[in-house]
Order: sequence, then structure tokens, then C-alpha cells
Amino acid sequence: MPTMKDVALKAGVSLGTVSNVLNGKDSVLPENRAKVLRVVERLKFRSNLVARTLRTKSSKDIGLIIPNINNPFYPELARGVEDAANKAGFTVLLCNDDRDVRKERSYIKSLMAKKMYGIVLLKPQISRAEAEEIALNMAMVLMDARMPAGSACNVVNVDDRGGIVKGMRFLRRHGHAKIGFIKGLADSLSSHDRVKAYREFLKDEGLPLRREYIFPGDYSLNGGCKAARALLTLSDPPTAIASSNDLMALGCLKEAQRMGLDVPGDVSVIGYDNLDLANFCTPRLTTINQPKYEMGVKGVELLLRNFPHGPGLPGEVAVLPTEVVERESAGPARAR
Amino acid sequence: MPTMKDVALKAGVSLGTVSNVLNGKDSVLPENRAKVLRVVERLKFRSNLVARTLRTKSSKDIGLIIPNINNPFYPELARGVEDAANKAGFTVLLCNDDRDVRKERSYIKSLMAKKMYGIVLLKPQISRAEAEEIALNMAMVLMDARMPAGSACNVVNVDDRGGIVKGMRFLRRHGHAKIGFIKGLADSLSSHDRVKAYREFLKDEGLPLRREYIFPGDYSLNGGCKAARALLTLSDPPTAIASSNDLMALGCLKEAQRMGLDVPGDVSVIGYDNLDLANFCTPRLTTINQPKYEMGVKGVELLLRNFPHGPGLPGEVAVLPTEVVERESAGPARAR
DNA sequence: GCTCCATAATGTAACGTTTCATCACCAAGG
DNA sequence: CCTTGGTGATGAAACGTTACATTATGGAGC
Repeated sequence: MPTMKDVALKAGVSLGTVSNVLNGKDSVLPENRAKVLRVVERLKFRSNLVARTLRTKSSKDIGLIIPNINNPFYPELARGVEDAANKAGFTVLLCNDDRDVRKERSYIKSLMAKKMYGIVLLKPQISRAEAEEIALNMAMVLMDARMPAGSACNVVNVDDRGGIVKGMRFLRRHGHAKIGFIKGLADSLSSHDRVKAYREFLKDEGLPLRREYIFPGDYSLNGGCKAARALLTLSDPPTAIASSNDLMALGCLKEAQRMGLDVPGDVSVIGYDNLDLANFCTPRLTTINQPKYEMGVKGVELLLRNFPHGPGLPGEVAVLPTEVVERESAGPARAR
Repeated sequence: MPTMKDVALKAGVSLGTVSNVLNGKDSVLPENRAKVLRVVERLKFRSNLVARTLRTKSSKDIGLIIPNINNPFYPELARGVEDAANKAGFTVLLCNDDRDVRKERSYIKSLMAKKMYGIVLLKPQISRAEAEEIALNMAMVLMDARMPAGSACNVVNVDDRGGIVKGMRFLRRHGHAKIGFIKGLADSLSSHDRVKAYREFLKDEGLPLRREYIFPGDYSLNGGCKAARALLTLSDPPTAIASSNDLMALGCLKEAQRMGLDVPGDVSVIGYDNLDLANFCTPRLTTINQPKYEMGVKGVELLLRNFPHGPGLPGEVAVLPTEVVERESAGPARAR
């Protein structure tokens, strides 16, 4: 592997000149530039990013940490991050923390130790204090997180409340009064917000809140099955189920089918996320769209815009809209 | 950010000693070790991986390049890579090349420039010559690729032929004689092998090869829909469809349904991959299992085992088995 | 002819590690 | 008492860049 020194030697110029050529600095004679480029070509020289990063103290890559690579929600978001980052000349490295806070911490440390430019962290499980401290050292954007006002972290969230309310209204309009709800994992902010929105909606509508109608889920297909079975075997089962994500909603569809129930004839199901898959299941899933791609793009925008900043300078918070996507898994309630 | 020099200073020892402590070398007095560790703790020192990598010329991370992060096949495989790599003390960085050979090249160059330990490259699109050249400079494992004997590259493949043959036999046993086939993308090795196996099977069985029964796909849900529509609207449509992957098979299910056909009553569908999803669609998908997780593990195993090697030392080739997973999307052929 | 300035190129010092040759020290052996 | 050898610690060199202060060059202005 040739180094810049080799190039300089063969081209008969100094190291600094080679560096200037490679970095597109002006103030280098066209003929020298040409000579250098020729040698670069001939030796197949590629500059050593490690050395460059050591010297400049920051690389041009962004780490994207996601909680679960198996959930198709994240790849769609990741694509947004990637496109936006590439457009700005950055490379994205993806890390999967498996919803394990120790893995999360370990990845963060590793990304910092590698002097990456910044981190986009989804569903952070580390403490706020930890997050603040990291934000002092490198650009950081959190998604699906709540930080106190004035925090140095940038945050991109989605209008979770609004999404749930829209979904619930939709069900109400179709005459549903008994609506079950599948929660997400306990430690997730969006999950928390969504349950809360569900509760408040019932209250506002003057509907009774039935504890047994709220079932804990884990965001997985299987979790959806279990929840559906639990809810639909109640002595007085709900006529509609709202799920905290699409994967669990798909599980519901499957389980309802296994139980010989018709969706939406016997029970309506409504998801959350609007995955590609929601269009391909049977029946197609009515769901709440999250602007996944746009979230990724927005995240990178904040990441690149708000750094470096002086200490104590607050980050930005962006909240993206949600909306109902009507398909066939939810319909009029039928008296049973 | 404190450096080792700071630590050395505060601990009253030399830089070298700090390095020895941090790297777990013996030959450092217990009391000095303790002193250093205390200071490390107090200053919250974290060693700079960039500097370390520059000095040692190789980091402890592995780049994993996948063609399409949206296909759930890859995340499952990635998990295998990750677990195996982590167990060996390596970190995995994921890159998505979007099936674009230029992106692929760019990621490879970037990983090399970052002096990563090695690359696991799925469905390589670069030329064999390029691959060989890379393999001279860093550890490399290809998946779903064919390299000439004696190549320096390690390769992990799956028994594609065998998978197709098993699937076709299954359909034959159920009385299907008119079997359609959805190909993958033209440039994919496994796709090529799978079509070839399909053709040979027909020949061996003495069945006619009908050109119109082979439809090109793109591995996506939508591609599956299109293919199904094309095949099922033929004047003499197949009674069974074998797809090169599960995603397209799911598309088939959906499209058949849209056309008012019953699966497997009117048409049998068989996939390839055995994604989690295959268990949750309606009907559940009969498919060919690929040992995704194991592929990832095997890849890392080869990566770590066969490097560094002298020039010209050939890599290993591993071929993992496939098998039919029977569910409900394929059944007896019905005369129409 | 002299100064002054702009332009290009140069050489060297970082960046933060690891590595390696060297040294100081002390106990054991002749 | 002198050598030998082993144990820890040390200091400096290297890894391959970028940044910066410095120098060389040549033309413009007086």
C-alpha cells in the first residue's frame, strides 16, 4: 500500500503538495497537480482514512444505532439516513443494539473511540445524563426520545399521540366502542405515549377504560399473536384491536384467522408504522403511517446543522406528522 | 478527552507502562497497574481507536455489506455475523449497497481505507479480479458467489440446486406438472443456479420446458405480484409457482388472492428463504429454508480462520444445506 | 536596483497509540 | 568482587496524514 510519501517522491514534489492536491486546495500549480494525479493513478494510491482521522480528529462517518434490525421499520428509516448522509458526503455505518442497553453503550463508546462525526441513536435506553455527556463530545441526534428543554441533544420524534387519536377516531366512526390495545415494550417512549393517548381518548369519549383490554406486546409477530389470542378469548372481547406497531398487527391478523374469525368482519385490526408489508398481508392492514424515510432525512439534517455548537447550546426538536392509511383490516363494528 | 500521556503523567509512570497495562501485558508491577487503572477511572480515559489502528494497521471491526437492507433475509443473516464476530471480540459495521455496484465499490474502498480487519460481502457484483485483489489486502469472505478454484477469497454458499430440486420434487409428488418459475435478478449467482436447477429438473422429469413459465423477478413483494399476474393470466397457466425468494412468493399469494384464486386450491406457491414472515402470511408459505444465521456464523469463522495467509494461499469454500419447510401454500394439483 | 507582495512549494510538528531497543536494578552464581 | 540474567520501566521512533510557519520565486511599483 503506497502512502502519500511514495506519491510525493515519485512525483518529485513535497508531501504537503500531495496533500493539497488530494484535498482540492488551490495554490498548487496545474502541472504539479497533474503530475501528482498521474502518480496517484499509477500507484493506485488511496489515502489512509485512519491517519486522516487521527490528524483531523473527526471522520466523515455517521453511526446509526437501531434497536432491532429484524423489524422492517428500521431499514426504511435507515435508508433515509443513508441517502441524506451520502448526499452530504458522509458514510453511514449501521449498528444493531438488539434492545440491549449494554450493547447500546458499547456501540456508542466504540463509535466515539473511532472519532466518528456523529451518532443517530434510535430509541435510546441510556440515561438522559449519559446522552447529554455524549452530546458534548460529538454530534448526536436521538429519535423516539424525550429530553428536557435546553438539552444539547437534537431529537426527532413522531406525533405519537396524534397518530393514536386519529386511529381511534377512525374506529369510533365505524362504531367501535370496545377497543383493545396492544402496548409496546415498557421502556419505550413512543409506547408509553401511545398507551397514554389511548387512555385519554377513551376518557374523552366517555368510554370505560378496561384494564383487560390493554395487553403488553414486544413489537414482534409472535407477540401480536399472543396478544390477539388473549384479547379475543376474553369473555367480552373487543370488536377492534389497535396495535402499537404493524408487526404485532400482522400477528393479530394471523391469530384471528387461526381462531376462525374474520377480519374485519368479526374484529377490526389497526396497526402503526405503515410498513411495506401492510400492503401485502391479508386483509391489507389499515394503519398509522410514520414518515420513516423523512425521519431519517430529518435526523441527518439536524445532525449536520447543529454541530459543532458551543457548550450548553440547545439542540433542536422535530416532530413529524402521522396519518391514518385506510385499507381493509378495519371496518364497521358488528354486534356480537 | 484525556490521552494516555495524561494518564501516564498523573500516574507517575511512563507512556509505555500505561500502554502495557491497557493491553493486559504482564511485566508490570501490580502496584503500578493499580495506579494506572485508578487514574484511567478517574479521568474517564478511553483509548483512541483511531490512533491504535493507525499504529497496528488493522482495527478489530468487520464490515458487512448487504445488497438490500429492506429484504428481511439479510437482517437474519447479519445477526449470525454479529453474534459470531462479537464473540471473537470484533465489532460489525453494516453497509447497504442497494444492489448498486458503484456503491458496493465505494463501501469496499472506504472499509479498506479505514483499515478494517475484514469484509463479508454478500452477492458481490464486483468482478472476480477485483475481489482477488481486495483479498490480498484484507480478510474477505464472499457469500453467494462463485470463484475459480485456488482463489484467495473465502466463500460461503448455499446448496441452491439442491433447494430447488427438493422444492420441485415436492410439487411433483403433489401431482404438479405445470410449474411456473420466478427468477431473481439477472446478475445474481444464486438466481442463475436456481433457474438452471429448475430447467434441469424439468428435463430429468421429462416435462416440457415452457419459456413463458419462466418470469423474471426482482426479489421484491411487488415483483412477485407482477410475476404472478403474468403467469396466472396465461392461456394455459401453471398449477404451481416456484419463486426464487419468499418476498416474491408473498407477492404471489397476494396477487392470486386479488384475482380471486385460492392458494393452494387453484394454484400452489412455494418460496425460497424461509423468512419469519413465511409463518405469518395467509396461507402460511411452504418454502425452502436457507440457514441464514448459520451462514453468518460460518462466514465469520472463515474470515477469522483464514487470515492472514501468504499470497496465493487459497480460501475455503463452504456450502450449507437447504431443505423444504412444508406449510399450507402448496398442495395437490387440481385439474382445471 | 530595491522593496514589497503574492504565489507555490517545502519541511516539520503534531495527532495518540504501540513497539522495541535500552537501561536500571537486584539477586544469584562463580 | 565481578559477572550474568531476569524483571520492569523508560524513551524514542514509527504509523500516514494535515496544518502551519517558513522559504523561494518572480513580478510590480517606485
